[in-house]
Order: sequence, then structure tokens, then C-alpha cells
Amino acid sequence: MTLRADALRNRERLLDVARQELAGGNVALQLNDIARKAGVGVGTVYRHFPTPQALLEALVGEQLNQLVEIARQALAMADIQAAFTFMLRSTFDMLLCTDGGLSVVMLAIEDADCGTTRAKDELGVLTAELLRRAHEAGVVRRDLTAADVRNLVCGVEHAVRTWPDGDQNRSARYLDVLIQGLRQSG
Amino acid sequence: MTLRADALRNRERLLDVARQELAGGNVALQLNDIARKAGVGVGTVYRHFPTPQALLEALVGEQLNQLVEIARQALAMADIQAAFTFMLRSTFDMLLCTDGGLSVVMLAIEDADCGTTRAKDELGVLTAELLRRAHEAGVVRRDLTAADVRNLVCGVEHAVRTWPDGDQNRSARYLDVLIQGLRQSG
Amino acid sequence: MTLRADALRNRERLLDVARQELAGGNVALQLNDIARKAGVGVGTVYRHFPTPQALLEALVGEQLNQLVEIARQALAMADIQAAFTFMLRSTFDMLLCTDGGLSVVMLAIEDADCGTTRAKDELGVLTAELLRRAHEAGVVRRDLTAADVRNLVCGVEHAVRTWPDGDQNRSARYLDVLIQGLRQSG
Amino acid sequence: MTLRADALRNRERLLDVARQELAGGNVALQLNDIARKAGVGVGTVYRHFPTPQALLEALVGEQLNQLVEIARQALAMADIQAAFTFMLRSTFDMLLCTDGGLSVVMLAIEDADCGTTRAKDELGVLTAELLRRAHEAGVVRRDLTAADVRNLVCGVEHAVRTWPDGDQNRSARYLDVLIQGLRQSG
DNA sequence: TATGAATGAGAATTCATTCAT
DNA sequence: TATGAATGAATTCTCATTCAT
Repeated sequence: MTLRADALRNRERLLDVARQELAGGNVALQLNDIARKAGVGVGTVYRHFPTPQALLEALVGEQLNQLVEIARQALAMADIQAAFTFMLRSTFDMLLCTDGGLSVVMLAIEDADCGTTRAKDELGVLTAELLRRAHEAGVVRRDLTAADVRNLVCGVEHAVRTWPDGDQNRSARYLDVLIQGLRQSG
Repeated sequence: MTLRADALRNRERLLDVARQELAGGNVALQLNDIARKAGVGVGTVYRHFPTPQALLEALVGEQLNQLVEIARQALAMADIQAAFTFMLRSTFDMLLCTDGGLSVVMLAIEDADCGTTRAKDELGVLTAELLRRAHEAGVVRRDLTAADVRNLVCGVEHAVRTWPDGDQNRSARYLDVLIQGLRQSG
Repeated sequence: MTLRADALRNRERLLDVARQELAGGNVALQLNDIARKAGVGVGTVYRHFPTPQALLEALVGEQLNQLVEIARQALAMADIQAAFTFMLRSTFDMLLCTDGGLSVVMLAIEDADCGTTRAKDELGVLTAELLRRAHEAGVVRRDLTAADVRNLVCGVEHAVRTWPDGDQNRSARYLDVLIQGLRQSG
Repeated sequence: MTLRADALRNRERLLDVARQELAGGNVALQLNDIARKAGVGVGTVYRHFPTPQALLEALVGEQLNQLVEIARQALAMADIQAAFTFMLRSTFDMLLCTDGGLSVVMLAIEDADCGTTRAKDELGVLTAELLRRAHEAGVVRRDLTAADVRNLVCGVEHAVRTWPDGDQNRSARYLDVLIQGLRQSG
């Protein structure tokens, strides 16, 4: 079902404001606050997003779906090493560009929207398959599951985000550390 | 200044309760809540710990000081590789056994207690020196600062803590990944 | 003015849902809620029934008119004792079968629809006449007005409704108590 | 445990305001509203009375206990007819002087305070005993339980309260109707 | 005429902090 | 020094009503 023009406009505005909040370092989105900043009534926010979690998921749903797509592309690549790295880097970039929002959603036990659950599940399955091939090819440590990889990449993103400084290459270096750490040794 | 016997007893009880809160996954300590659970008045809590941050620092101050001591020991070790790993592992263990409390303190920009600031500064200096030697010896990536190492170990601890499962070896594996990732490649 | 077929259908559906609400013990009808449950837009509800009171009156208007008719029949009866009891019992049954809705309307100071006011007025006049004859015949206490009788029967119905249990004869017993209580003593 | 002087003062003021609300016909007490009218912070209200129901029970607890005491006195009376009437009249007066508050508490399925439950239970037991004797003596209809009597007296009080007019004898007349109605006929 | 999105007042509730006792 | 009552700002959430489509 398509939204009414003004409803859509409001929805977009709310997402914009929420994104700014996230960018400002505020992961705990407050619906009232967002309503005020977006210049709409509180009720409007609650109609669109019943809970902060729902808003967060709407905010990063796009990125989550892109990750699923990226996982599919990775699985289609011939070079499994390159594929795995591609997947990792893409995930890392997504996590960073959503200012921690995607990280919260990916690590949440419960989801507000079942579409989110579906995407997360699919991402998990695809990643597991990618990991299986990587294990077979001997390019990634065998003692790690798909969940481990997800946790670690979120952890490293956390490391980048908690200490914001001007160093532009820092995130790249941190990702490098992770990539090297995941490699099958010996 | 020494505390009166009952004041000391209260202080200890408060710290106990706060520790339990942390262990229960609640990093955002609520002073009122803690007062109630400790069976003391709110005023008493505020007298001892003016802010949640102060309580947190009191809670992990001991561990922070131990880390400083450990850093000193590490600097006294002949094998720099072993020393660095020893430092890293100790930090990681401390972070885990304080249920994220130490992590919050180590990453905080502002400290409540100047003793905390002093300890953190000293830890920074000692770690930097350790890192300098590690760089010289070529056992740790050259593009990382002491702050980077601290962030990364906190990030990996974050990865362990956000997805609690029964796997007992998980934290060991994650630390392994970090250690391998920090190694000077080539 | 006759309603369009679909408008009529909507109206009926709304009344049905409202009746279910009442039956469920919810006398405070919420127009939004009813719209949702009826599967129509809120605006539609407001068009048909500007206020909850209007909806309530529409819901029990039929019963109210029946009571007027019953009062007329009672006045046509020869045996005034039987007539009064007939009237009382009919009222009581109507109150019960509308789950308190009719009671609210009968006791309301202000009416939403002037048809309701007219019916209530007429009912009052007819009851007063019935009561006058009953007083003359010495079968009902002389110190009671038509309003008193109405209040008391509503009160007894309230007694039945507030404590719902399985006892099927309870309402009959309560009505008996009322009838006996209204009788001219001595 | 005794309350602090100011706490007690606040508590009394809150009860006063709540009583005025009831007297004004507002049985649905709103804690925020009461706080404002009493000139205290909202938190103070919530500390004293966690829910509107708790406030209501505090408001009429005294009367409820008096009813228990009255029931005991009634049981000590020799003339069971007089005793029953005394009990009924006392209950009715209490219901009226609490402006419907006591009625709500007496008919509530769930209580906020277990003291209320205890008092209600005891009142039920004592009334049942009183009723048993009245049945034996043949002065009250045999087909009524203690719960029935309570419901009916609440119902009649409802009849008095829903249609407030200047007639001072009305409540006395309504009570008379009830008393006569409850009498064992034949 | 029907729809349902938007509104926003306001009710309910929490909680960090202060301060009287 | 300890207590815990009081505060009231802030937040969450609901819902009756209006109005754009």
C-alpha cells in the first residue's frame, strides 16, 4: 500500500531527523524529541514508528538489505578470499555510515519489524555459506562462526566510533587489523 | 581521611550492589536504584558517589591500578612480544571481569575523579612506551598508537559482551583474533 | 433523508461493533476504537455519530421507543397493579439487554439527539400518569415520583451488572426486591 | 512506622483534594491532577499512592473499617430486625458520604491494598452471619446472599447519586424502598 | 461521502537530585 | 552523617478530533 503524499513527506522528515540524531551520537532515539525537531505532532511519529527500535530499523533497513545483496554478490565471486574481504569491508562501511544504528539492529535479540528479522536471518545464512567456503579454502580461521564474524566487525566499529578523532585513516587501519586477525594462520 | 566504620560498611555495600548491577548487564547505574537495593538512603549514595561515573570509577579503580602495575611489569620483561601479549591479555581479562564497567571508564573523555585521570594517563604513557619497543622489535603493526590498541581491545570486549552465549572459549578466540590482527605482517 | 446503500451498511456495522463493545462491558465508547474494529475510517464514524453519546442514543433509540410503546400499552391495561409491574419489568429487561447503554441514556441530563429527548419526555409523562393511577389505587408508595422509579430501576440494574456471576436468577430476584419495595405498605 | 511530619501533612492534603474531586462527581481520580491541585510534586503523589485505586482505598479505608465495626455492633444486638436495618442504613450513609468512592471500592474485584481486601472479607463474613440470623428469624428474604445485599445497597446509592436534585428526603425514601424490598414477604 | 493521516493536549510515569529531619 | 521524602523536569504514550486527499 502506498502512503499518502504528506504521510510520505513526514516519514522522510522523521527519518532525516533520526539520522541526524544518530550522527550526533545519540543512539537512544527519543520519539518525542524527534517529533519536535521534525516539526510534526507526537502522534505522527508513533503512527509511523511505534517504538524507537522500529524507527531504528526503518532507518537502517535499506542498508541491511544492501548487505544481503552484497552477500549474494560475494557468493557469486570466484576468489573466495576477495569475496570475504569484500563482504567484511562492505559491512564495516555500512556500520560506520549508519553511526552505530545498524550495529544496534544487527546485534538486537528482538526485532520490531519481521522484515528486519527476515533480512538478518538471510544475511546470517549467506554469511555462513561464505564462511564455509572460506574455511574450505583455508583463508579464514576455522574456529569462527558467522555470528562471531558479525560480533567482531561490530566490535571493531565500536572501537572506531567511541573515540572520535580527526584521523581519517583510522577506520581503515582498524579494519585491516580485523582482516588480518581473521585470516587462517599457518 | 579515614571513614567512620559504618560509613565504610555502607560504601562497601554500595560497591557490592553496583557490581551486581554491572554483572546483570546494567552499565547505566542508577543511584536511586542502588540505594534501595543496598538498603541505604539515597543521600548516603550521593555523599559517597556524587555521580554514577564516580561510582563506576570507584568500582573499577582497583582494576585500573592493577593495569598500571601490569604495564610496569610488562615493561620489565625481556621478551617484548610476550610482554605485549601479556599486557593485552591482562587488559582484556580486566575488561571482561568488570562487565564493561572498566571499558566505560577507559573510554570516557571526562573523569569524575582525578585519580582516575592520573591512572589512565600513566597507563597511556606506559603503553605507549611498550608499543614503541614493540614497534622497534617489529612485533606490532607500526600504524597503531596506544589509543588505537586500547580502543581495539575495548571493541573486541564489546564483541564478546553484546552477544552472551554459553560458549566459554569465545572470548579466548576473539582475543586471539585481535592478537593476530595487531601483529606486524610481512 | 435516506442514506446511500453503503452509508447504511457502514452505519449498521458501526452499531453492531458498538453493541459488542457494550456487551463487553465497555460503556465508554471510543469512536476511534469502533472505527478500527468496524473496518471503516474514523471520519466515517464522526459523520454518522458526532459524539459517543450520539452513538449510544442511536444504539438504544429503538429500545427507548419500545419503552414508550410499552408505557402506552400499560396505560391501556385495566389492572393498574399488573400494568405497573409490566412497565417495571419491561424497563428492567430493556436496561439489561442493552448492557447499561440504555441506563446511561435514560439518566443523561443532556441528550445528543432531540428525538431522544422527545422519547424520554414522553416516557416521563406516560410513566407519571401510570404512577398517578397506581397512587390512586394505592398499589405504589405515594412518596415516589416517576423520576424516582426510573432512578431506582436503573440503580437495581446497576446492582445486577456490576457483579457479574453465573447466577441466572439473580436479576429476577433483584427485580422482585424492587417491586416489593415500591409497593404501598400497610 | 510513623511518617515524617511534612509527609503526613502532604498525605492529608492529597486526601483532602481527592475527597473534593469525589465530591465534585469525579470518581476517576487523576494523580497528576490531584498533585497540581494539592500544590505538591507529582512524585509525591506517586510515593504515597502508586495508583488511583490505592488513593481511593486510602480515602475510604476509614469508612470501610467503620462498617466492619458497625457489623460487629449489629451482631451484638438482640433485635435482629433492628440490627439488620441498622447495618443497612449505616452502609447506605457511608456510601453516600463518600460520594461513590466507597461503592467503587466495595465492588472492585481487585484491591490495591491487602488491608482493604481483609476489611472487605471480614465485612462479608460478618454480613453473612447477620443475614443468616435474619433468615432464621424470617425477617429478610431467604433468596438473598450477603453479596446480593451489598450489590443492592450500592445500586440504590447509585440511584440517589446519578440524579442529584435538591430533594433532601430522597435518599431516605430510596433506602426505605430497599428495606421494604428486602423484607421476607408473607 | 469515505478515508485515515495528522494533530496536540494531556494523562501516566520515571528518575536524578535536593533538602528537611 | 544518614535518611528518605519531596521535587518537578522529562519522557512515554493515548486518544478525541480535525482535515487533507
